[in-house]
Amino acid sequence: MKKDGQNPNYCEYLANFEKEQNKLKKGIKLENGFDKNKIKFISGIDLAYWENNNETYAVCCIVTIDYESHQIVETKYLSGEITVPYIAGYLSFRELPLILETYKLLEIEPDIIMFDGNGFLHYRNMGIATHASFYLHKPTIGVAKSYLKIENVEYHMPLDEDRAFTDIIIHSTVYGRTLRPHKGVKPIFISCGNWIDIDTATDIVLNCINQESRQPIPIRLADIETRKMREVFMREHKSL
DNA sequence: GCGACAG
DNA sequence: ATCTTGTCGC
Repeated sequence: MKKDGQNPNYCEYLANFEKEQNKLKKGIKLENGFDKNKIKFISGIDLAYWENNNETYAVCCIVTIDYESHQIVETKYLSGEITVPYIAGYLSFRELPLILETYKLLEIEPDIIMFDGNGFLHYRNMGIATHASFYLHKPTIGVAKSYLKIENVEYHMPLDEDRAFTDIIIHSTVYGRTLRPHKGVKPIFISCGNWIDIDTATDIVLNCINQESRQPIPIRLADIETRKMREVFMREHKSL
């Protein structure tokens, strides 16, 4: 597949995904589909990319931690070629194929999954966290490091204090929430993936925040692991 | 044509 | 996402 997005098959591909998104959108439930007091394990997912012979590769890492102790209980990874380019609004089409394959490797079943990207806070309310939930059958939360502007609506900056937040309301609907993990750091952008409400999603993100990083621990650990594995794979590609 | 743009 | 050095601060 060409990377310039001019391939007609590629356009058809995106058109089909739009239909799929619209179908799936009907299944989104912004209410809890689980007992939030019985969360035992939570997983974070992230990818790292590199180029080789003019082709794009990535490694996906899924790190699962104990919800209370924050100790890592499992780490899995898988690498593969990435053929879909990044287009704002279509992140899941680029990353989901590898994520779903990596998820099959898990031996410990998480109770909830966090994604590096949005869920309901999306042009079609179907960001990667929501989209993935329909394949993983687990409650999901989207946590982005920057804002994806919807319908030209800006967000309200939270106060510069620990745990300050503001709701992101678009057309009278709560699309998501800004959250400043600590005073002096930029806010992160939380949104429901599926089968969870925004207050619970915020609680869970806050439970996973420590002084080390702006991102929740599961995503932070997956990010670290993914960069580590990329080094390994790049070395292998070179020696072959 | 120009700006915006999760990762 | 990725390319990249030093540097200011807790």
